[in-house]
Amino acid sequence: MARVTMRDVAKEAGYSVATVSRVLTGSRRVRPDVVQAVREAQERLGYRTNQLASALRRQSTATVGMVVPQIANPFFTALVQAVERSLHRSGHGLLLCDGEESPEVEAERVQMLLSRQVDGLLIVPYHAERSAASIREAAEEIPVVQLDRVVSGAETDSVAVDNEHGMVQVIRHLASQGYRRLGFVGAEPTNSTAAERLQAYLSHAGEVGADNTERVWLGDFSTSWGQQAGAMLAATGQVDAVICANDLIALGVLDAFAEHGNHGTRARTGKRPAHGRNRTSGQPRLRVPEDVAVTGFDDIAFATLIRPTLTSVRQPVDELGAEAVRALLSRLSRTDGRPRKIRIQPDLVVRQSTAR
Amino acid sequence: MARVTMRDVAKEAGYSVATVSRVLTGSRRVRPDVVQAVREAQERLGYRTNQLASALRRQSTATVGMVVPQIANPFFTALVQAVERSLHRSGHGLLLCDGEESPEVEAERVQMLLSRQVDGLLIVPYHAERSAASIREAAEEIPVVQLDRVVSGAETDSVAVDNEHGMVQVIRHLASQGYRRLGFVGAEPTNSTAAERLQAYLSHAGEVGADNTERVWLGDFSTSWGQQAGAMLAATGQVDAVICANDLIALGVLDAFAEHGNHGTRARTGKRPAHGRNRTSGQPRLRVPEDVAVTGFDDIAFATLIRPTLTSVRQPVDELGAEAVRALLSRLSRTDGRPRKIRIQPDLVVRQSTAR
DNA sequence: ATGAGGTTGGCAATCGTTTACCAAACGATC
DNA sequence: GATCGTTTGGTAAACGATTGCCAACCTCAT
Repeated sequence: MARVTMRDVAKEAGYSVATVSRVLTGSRRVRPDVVQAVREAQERLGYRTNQLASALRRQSTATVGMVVPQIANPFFTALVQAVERSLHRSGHGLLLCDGEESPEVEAERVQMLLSRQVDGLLIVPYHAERSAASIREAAEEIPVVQLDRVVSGAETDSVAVDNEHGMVQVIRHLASQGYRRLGFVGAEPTNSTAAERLQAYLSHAGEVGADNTERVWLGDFSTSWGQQAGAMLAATGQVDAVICANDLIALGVLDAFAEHGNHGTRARTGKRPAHGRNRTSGQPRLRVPEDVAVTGFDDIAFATLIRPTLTSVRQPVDELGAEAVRALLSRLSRTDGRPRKIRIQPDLVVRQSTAR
Repeated sequence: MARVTMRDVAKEAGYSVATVSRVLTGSRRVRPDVVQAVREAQERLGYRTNQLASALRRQSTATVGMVVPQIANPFFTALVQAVERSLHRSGHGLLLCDGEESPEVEAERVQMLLSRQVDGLLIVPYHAERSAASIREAAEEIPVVQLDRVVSGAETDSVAVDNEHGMVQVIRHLASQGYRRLGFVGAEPTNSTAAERLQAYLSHAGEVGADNTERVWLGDFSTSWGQQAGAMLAATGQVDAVICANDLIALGVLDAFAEHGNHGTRARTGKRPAHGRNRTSGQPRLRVPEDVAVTGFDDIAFATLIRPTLTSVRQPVDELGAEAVRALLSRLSRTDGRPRKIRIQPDLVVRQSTAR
C-alpha cells in the first residue's frame, strides 16, 4: 500500500532520481547498462509515475476537460465517445462534466476544470449568451474549442456542422417527395444550433409554399416537447410534413402520432385497429409517411430502430470529435493565429419517414 | 495569461502564503480582518487554487476514475450520468474512460487512472475473467467498486441488481399472459450480468414449459445480434415469447420482426402491405405482442419510444450510481471491513410488447 | 509587573517529479 | 602527457500548495 516513488527506484537501482527520471522520460541519453538497471528496478518495485507531480513540474496535465449540456442526449454521448477516442490516441485523458442544462452548473464545471489545470477545454455551450462569460474567462487561460454550438462573443476555435445546408437538404427532399405544407418543430433559439436551424427553415421553407414559415412551434430539444407538439399537430392536422430541429423531438412527434387514434398504451387488447383513418379517439389517425412526413436532425443510432425509420441529417460525430481534438491540440503547441471556425457539411439520410 | 499563484495573493494582501492557505481552506482560525484582506486580494487577482499542487501535498485528488465497457450503450450512459451527479454533489470530479469492449484497453485505462492518482475507481468490468487482474491490482492501491458487473476473484465492494429476481419476474409475467413457448436471446456468459441472466432463465423457464431451456441463443449485448437472432426466429417461428438479456438485443429483435414480411426499408412505396399475415417476403409476418412477446432488460429511455413499447426490467440507475458512489466514498475514510456486496431489487415494467 | 495560557501569523519542510547546471570521466588530438 | 570536447551522472532548485512548529502578542489573574 505504501506508494513507491522514484526515490525508491533510484535507491534500488543504485542511481540518482535524476537518472531514473531520464530513463523513464527519455529526455536525455543514458548508458544502456544503466537504463537496463533502472528498468529492472522499476519492474521489481512495480513503480508507476505520479502524473500529479509530473504535471505540476511540467506545467501540463495531458488532460483536457469537456463540458456537454446533457450527457444523456445520445448525440452528445456519441460526440463524447468520438472525442474520448481521439484524445486517448494522442495520450491525453478526458475530464468529463455534465452541464445539466444550466448555465450556472456549466460555469461551475468550467471553473472546476480550470482549477484542475486541464490543458485545454472542449465545450458544447448550453446557452448562446449566458454561457459566453465563462467561456471567455476560460479562453484567457487555456485553449478552448467550442463544439457543435457556438456562443456569440468568445474568440475561440469552433467546430460544427453547417446547419443551414442540412436544413436546405431536408426541405428540398420533402418538396421532391411532394410534401408542400411544411411545419417546423424546433427549440427556442437560445443556442446557435437551435437558432441556425430555425433561421434556415424560415429562409428556405417559403420556396416550397408561401405560408410554411407561419407554421413554426418552438420548445426545447427533448422528446417530451416533441410529444407535446406531435399531439397538437395530430389534433389539428395542419401540415403534411414535420421538420424537427433534432432527432429527440422527431422521436417525440412520431411517438405522439403513433399514440394518436390508438389511445392508451396499455388498453391495446389483441386486435389492431382497422387500417387507414379511424376514430378510436375522435381524431384521424396520422400515418407516417403516407399522411405526414417527419424528419429529424443529428441521426442518432435510434433513428434506424424505430418504425418508420427516421429520415435525418447526419452529423458526422467521429469527424466532429476528431476535428475538435485536432484543433485543440494544435493550439496547445502554437498559441498564435486568429480563431478558426470549422464547418463540416452534413448529409441527408433518407429513410422511411419521408418516403411517400 | 501569467498564472497567478498563492504567493501573488499573499504579497497583494500583505500576509504570508501560509495565512492565505489557511483562509482559503479554513484549516485554522484567522483573524476576521485578515480574512477580509486575503479575500479581497484573491478577488482582485482572480486567484483560483491549483488543485494539482494541492493534491500533491494532500495526497488526494478529489477525483475518481470510472471505466465502462462502452459509453455508447445508453444504459452505461445513464449510469455515468447518475455517478457524475452524485460525485459532484460531494465535491469530486470524474475521470471517465471507455474500455472499448476490450480487456486490454480497459487494463490500460485503469493503469492510466492509477498513475493520475485518482482517489478511487468505479468500474463496470468488461470480462468476468480477463478483467480480474487489473481490478485486483487497482484494488491493492485504492478503493475500487465494481458496478453492474462483478468479476470473480477481486475482493472489492460491488453494486448491482439482482438479475435473477428480474428474470423471474419476466418469466412469471409472460406465463401469466399465456405465453408458453419461451426462448432466450442472450449474450455469451463472459461477464456476470450475461451469466446471471442466462442462469436465471435456465433455472426458471422450465416452470412454464419443459422444453423452454432448449431454446437459448447466445451472442452479445448489441442490437445487431438482436437483429440477427430476430431474423432467425422470424424465419423459424419456434417461440411465442422472446426474452432478451438486455434492451439493445430486444430492440434488434423488434427491428428484425418489423422488417420481416415488409422487405426493404427503402423500397416501401406508398401503399402499406395488407394487415395481419402477409407474404411479401415469403415468411409469416410476426406481430408483437399478438403472435410473439418480446422483453428486454435495463429499461433504457428508448424502450418507451418504439412501437410496441418494450416490456423490460428496470435497473434503477440513479440508485445504482448513488449507492456505488456512497460505497466508494465511505471506503475513502475507513479502509477497514470486508467487501460489501450490494444488490438492488429491480422492477418489471410492463408495456405493450407483452400485453396479449 | 509578571507569568500562564490562548490566539494567530510566519518559517520552512514537504509532496514527487523535472531539469538547469556542474563536474567527473573518457577519448581524441597533437 | 596536456588540452579540449563530448558523454553522462549527480546536485539542487524549481513547480504551488499544505502544515508542524515556533515565536510574538494579547488577555487576565496574581
